[in-house]
Amino acid sequence: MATHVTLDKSDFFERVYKVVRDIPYGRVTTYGAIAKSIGAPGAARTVGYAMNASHNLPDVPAHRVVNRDGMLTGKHHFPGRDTMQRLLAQEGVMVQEDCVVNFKALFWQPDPLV
DNA sequence: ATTCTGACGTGGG
DNA sequence: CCCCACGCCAGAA
Repeated sequence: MATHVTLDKSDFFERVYKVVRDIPYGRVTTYGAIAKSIGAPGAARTVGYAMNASHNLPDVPAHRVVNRDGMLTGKHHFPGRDTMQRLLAQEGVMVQEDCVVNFKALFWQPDPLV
Protein backbone atom coordinates (compact mmCIF):
# COMPACT_ATOMS: atom_id res chain seq x y z
CA MET A 1 0.00 0.00 0.00
CA ALA A 2 2.08 2.77 -1.20
CA THR A 3 0.46 5.62 0.64
CA HIS A 4 2.72 7.99 -1.12
CA VAL A 5 5.14 7.61 -3.93
CA THR A 6 7.75 5.15 -2.77
CA LEU A 7 10.36 6.22 -5.22
CA ASP A 8 13.74 4.81 -4.39
CA LYS A 9 16.42 7.35 -4.89
CA SER A 10 18.61 4.69 -6.43
CA ASP A 11 15.88 4.06 -8.92
CA PHE A 12 16.84 7.14 -10.84
CA PHE A 13 20.43 6.00 -11.10
CA GLU A 14 19.34 2.52 -12.02
CA ARG A 15 17.27 3.83 -14.88
CA VAL A 16 20.20 5.85 -16.11
CA TYR A 17 22.48 2.83 -16.04
CA LYS A 18 19.93 0.79 -17.88
CA VAL A 19 19.91 3.23 -20.75
CA VAL A 20 23.67 3.64 -20.80
CA ARG A 21 24.14 -0.11 -20.94
CA ASP A 22 22.02 -0.04 -24.06
CA ILE A 23 24.26 2.33 -25.94
CA PRO A 24 25.61 0.31 -28.86
CA TYR A 25 29.30 -0.24 -29.31
CA GLY A 26 30.82 2.56 -31.31
CA ARG A 27 27.96 4.96 -30.71
CA VAL A 28 27.42 7.81 -28.28
CA THR A 29 24.55 9.65 -26.66
CA THR A 30 24.04 12.65 -24.44
CA TYR A 31 23.16 13.33 -20.82
CA GLY A 32 20.08 15.21 -21.89
CA ALA A 33 18.84 12.44 -24.17
CA ILE A 34 19.19 9.94 -21.35
CA ALA A 35 17.40 12.19 -18.90
CA LYS A 36 14.59 12.66 -21.33
CA SER A 37 14.25 8.96 -22.08
CA ILE A 38 13.83 8.07 -18.42
CA GLY A 39 11.12 10.65 -18.05
CA ALA A 40 13.17 13.28 -16.32
CA PRO A 41 13.82 15.99 -18.86
CA GLY A 42 15.92 18.72 -17.36
CA ALA A 43 17.68 16.33 -15.04
CA ALA A 44 20.61 15.96 -17.37
CA ARG A 45 22.86 17.23 -14.66
CA THR A 46 21.83 14.43 -12.37
CA VAL A 47 22.56 11.96 -15.13
CA GLY A 48 26.15 13.12 -15.06
CA TYR A 49 26.10 12.64 -11.34
CA ALA A 50 24.87 9.10 -11.82
CA MET A 51 27.72 8.44 -14.19
CA ASN A 52 30.13 9.53 -11.54
CA ALA A 53 28.67 6.91 -9.25
CA SER A 54 28.85 4.29 -11.97
CA HIS A 55 32.57 3.97 -11.73
CA ASN A 56 32.23 0.61 -10.05
CA LEU A 57 29.93 -0.83 -12.65
CA PRO A 58 31.95 -2.35 -15.48
CA ASP A 59 28.72 -2.79 -17.43
CA VAL A 60 28.18 0.91 -17.77
CA PRO A 61 30.10 2.40 -20.69
CA ALA A 62 30.28 5.92 -19.31
CA HIS A 63 32.67 6.96 -22.04
CA ARG A 64 29.82 6.77 -24.56
CA VAL A 65 28.03 9.64 -22.86
CA VAL A 66 28.91 13.14 -23.93
CA ASN A 67 27.22 16.49 -23.72
CA ARG A 68 24.84 17.88 -26.27
CA ASP A 69 27.67 19.29 -28.36
CA GLY A 70 29.47 15.98 -28.49
CA MET A 71 32.14 17.21 -26.13
CA LEU A 72 33.91 14.90 -23.71
CA THR A 73 33.03 16.95 -20.68
CA GLY A 74 33.54 14.02 -18.37
CA LYS A 75 37.02 13.10 -19.50
CA HIS A 76 38.55 14.49 -16.37
CA HIS A 77 36.71 11.96 -14.26
CA PHE A 78 38.41 9.01 -15.85
CA PRO A 79 41.70 7.70 -14.57
CA GLY A 80 44.65 8.71 -16.63
CA ARG A 81 44.82 11.64 -18.95
CA ASP A 82 42.90 10.76 -22.11
CA THR A 83 41.27 7.53 -21.08
CA MET A 84 37.84 8.51 -22.26
CA GLN A 85 39.10 9.44 -25.68
CA ARG A 86 41.13 6.26 -25.85
CA LEU A 87 38.14 4.10 -24.99
CA LEU A 88 36.15 5.77 -27.73
CA ALA A 89 38.95 5.49 -30.23
CA GLN A 90 39.06 1.80 -29.43
CA GLU A 91 35.51 1.57 -30.71
CA GLY A 92 36.25 3.57 -33.80
CA VAL A 93 34.88 6.82 -32.44
CA MET A 94 37.33 9.53 -33.29
CA VAL A 95 37.78 12.49 -31.01
CA GLN A 96 39.35 15.78 -31.91
CA GLU A 97 39.73 18.74 -29.60
CA ASP A 98 37.66 16.92 -26.97
CA CYS A 99 34.88 16.67 -29.50
CA VAL A 100 33.41 13.56 -31.10
CA VAL A 101 34.07 13.67 -34.81
CA ASN A 102 30.92 13.17 -36.83
CA PHE A 103 28.96 13.33 -33.61
CA LYS A 104 25.64 13.81 -35.29
CA ALA A 105 25.94 10.55 -37.19
CA LEU A 106 27.24 8.58 -34.22
CA PHE A 107 24.61 9.90 -31.87
CA TRP A 108 22.33 7.17 -30.59
CA GLN A 109 18.81 8.11 -29.56
CA PRO A 110 17.70 6.07 -26.53
CA ASP A 111 14.24 4.55 -26.68
CA PRO A 112 11.78 6.29 -24.39
CA LEU A 113 11.49 4.15 -21.29
CA VAL A 114 8.11 2.49 -21.03
C1' DA B 1 18.79 21.58 8.58
C1' DT B 2 21.11 24.90 5.17
C1' DT B 3 24.25 25.81 1.43
C1' DC B 4 27.02 24.81 -2.37
C1' DT B 5 28.59 22.34 -6.08
C1' DG B 6 28.45 19.50 -10.01
C1' DA B 7 30.34 14.45 -16.15
C1' DC B 8 23.86 19.33 -18.36
C1' DG B 9 20.34 21.84 -21.03
C1' DT B 10 17.16 25.58 -22.04
C1' DG B 11 15.62 30.15 -22.24
C1' DG B 12 15.96 35.21 -21.78
C1' DG B 13 18.50 39.51 -22.34
C1' DC C 1 26.82 36.03 -30.81
C1' DC C 2 27.89 35.76 -25.51
C1' DC C 3 26.50 35.83 -20.71
C1' DC C 4 23.38 34.83 -16.86
C1' DA C 5 19.86 32.44 -14.21
C1' DC C 6 17.13 28.56 -13.28
C1' DG C 7 15.72 23.58 -12.91
C1' DC C 8 17.07 19.10 -11.98
C1' DC C 9 18.72 15.31 -8.06
C1' DA C 10 22.24 13.73 -4.92
C1' DG C 11 26.09 14.11 -1.72
C1' DA C 12 29.53 16.60 1.02
C1' DA C 13 30.81 20.32 4.46
